[in-house]
Amino acid sequence: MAGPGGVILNAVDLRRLLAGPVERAAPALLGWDLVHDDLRVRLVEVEAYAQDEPGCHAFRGPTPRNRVMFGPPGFAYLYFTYGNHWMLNVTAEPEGRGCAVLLRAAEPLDGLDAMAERRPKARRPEDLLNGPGKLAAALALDQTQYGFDLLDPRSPLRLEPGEPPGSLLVGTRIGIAKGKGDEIPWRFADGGRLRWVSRPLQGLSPTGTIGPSPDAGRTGR
DNA sequence: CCTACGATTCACT
DNA sequence: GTGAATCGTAGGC
Repeated sequence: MAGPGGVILNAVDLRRLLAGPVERAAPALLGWDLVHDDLRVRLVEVEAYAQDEPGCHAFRGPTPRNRVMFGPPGFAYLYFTYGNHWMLNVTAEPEGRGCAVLLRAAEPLDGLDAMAERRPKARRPEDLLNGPGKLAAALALDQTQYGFDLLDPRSPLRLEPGEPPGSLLVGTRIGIAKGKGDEIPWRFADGGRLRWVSRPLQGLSPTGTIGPSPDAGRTGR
């Protein structure tokens, strides 16, 4: 059944979509569930990164850190930054192209107690997974899962079909330095689950509406 | 070898 | 809203 924001595909079709342009594949991940052992979350916010832009880790070619980005689509690219945080991406586009989708926020479904233990600073369920570093911490992700096939049903860390998004919201990506693609609208969120998003969305919706999203009560950046 | 900085989070004003 | 923390990575010399 298709919601206003799209449909949930099966794993084979998702892999096929991930092999296409990363900015088209990224929103298709919304509504998918990310499962790590007994933990389950539903993706509500993602960002696309393409090899050709200076803000992308793969911009200057393969390195030991980003090598999985140049492999086939649907695999886990994890990296460590700010001396503290791990970030999880899904590789995209065909082998040889260094592109990926950053998973920025999710709704917790199973294993809330275990996630809360890993996120002692979180006072509310909304604070468990509303940021890429938080998401990785709550799900106990680090270099261990680097290169895992996220579309392999046997993988301890994997994607599974969830529920289609209520609507698709689009905005500019967070934390991108000026001149490095900060104006590109490749941040995508499920308009039906704004409660779980990392920060309010102010950008365009694909329908052409301009302005704050319905749920955006807090101050934007 | 040395330096700059980051796809962030948190505490604090 | 502002700024510090913290360290691996990448680029330059």
